[in-house]
Amino acid sequence: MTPPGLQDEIKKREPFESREQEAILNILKTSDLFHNRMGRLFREYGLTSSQYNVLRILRGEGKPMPSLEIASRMIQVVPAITGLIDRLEKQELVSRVRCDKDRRVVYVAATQKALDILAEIDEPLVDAHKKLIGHLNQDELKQLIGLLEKSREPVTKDDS
Amino acid sequence: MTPPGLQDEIKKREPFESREQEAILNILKTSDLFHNRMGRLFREYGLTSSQYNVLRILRGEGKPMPSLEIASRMIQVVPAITGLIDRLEKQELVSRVRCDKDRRVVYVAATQKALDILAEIDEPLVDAHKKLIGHLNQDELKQLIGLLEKSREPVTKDDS
DNA sequence: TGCCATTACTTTACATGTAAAGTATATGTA
DNA sequence: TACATATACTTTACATGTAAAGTAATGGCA
Repeated sequence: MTPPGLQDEIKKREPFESREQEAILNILKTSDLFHNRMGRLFREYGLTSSQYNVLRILRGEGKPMPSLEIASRMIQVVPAITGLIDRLEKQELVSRVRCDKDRRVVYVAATQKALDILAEIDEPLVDAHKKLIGHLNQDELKQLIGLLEKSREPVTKDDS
Repeated sequence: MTPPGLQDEIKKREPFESREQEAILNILKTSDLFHNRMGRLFREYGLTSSQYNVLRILRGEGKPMPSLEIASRMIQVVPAITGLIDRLEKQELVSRVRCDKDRRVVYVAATQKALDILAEIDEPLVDAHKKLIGHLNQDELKQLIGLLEKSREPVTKDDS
């Protein structure tokens, strides 16, 4: 069933120049892998990862949010959020409303249709998470989480 | 100097639904952060992360490589490699040569100009790695690497 | 020899992500 | 009130990444 011995990992060869580099490349590689997997799941529901994230944030907030507030909760740069919301609006998953008091602000809200889709995804998503790293036990997960948080620590302090 | 209390992390709020989810989100978030930082460094040399990776792979190989071989060493899907190499070629960082024996194959090679840039980046890159996670000691790095490798394990076996 | 499947790329269409510049509003202050 | 700034977005230009379909060459086999 499986093709010959295609690419095992990503045919690595270069001996790492340092443990730091090895760790960083491992993070990037693992993230890419998981990102792809999750992306496939979202695609089954007609969403991309970013779109899903916007909707999840809106659901979590429970009420309309300004565009920039949404962008700040994602890792994204400002300009990207506009097109993202444009596409969500076209799919009728969010609606935009100008704020009366401050007309520069645009409030974005998830529609019922979006909430329905999110609800549908909830379970498969939890399953997907389990499938992806369910083979690590709770202690290992805790360790991993701790190490990653520590990794981000110095950067967390300044800005982005 | 630092703006008020802008966004600390990425204003998290939702309590994680499971440790698995927390771990995955941590991986994605950390990766994004590092990816951005490295991207800035590459940009100083006129390269994007992907472009740098292609060149690094070519340097590691030491000789011309078929496009698909390059793509397989990156996490990328096939179509993306074409445009990527197009842009590198336009910058005179790689050259393309059709294989005589199998005219479907296109060999890609790094130019001297590319090798010079890579050499210039080497040291700053090692510094950047150190700066990003140099605060983890060797044991922690080893643990982190081990956990990430274990995380990818089940997926590594089948295909992508 | 002739044809089909495979292989190695390309092309096309579209969703993102980054950077830089522009627009509409608000706000603080002289 | 008039003006310089700051805000909250948009727009524009590009580099990627994904999926799906198309093209050119090879190879295997009847």
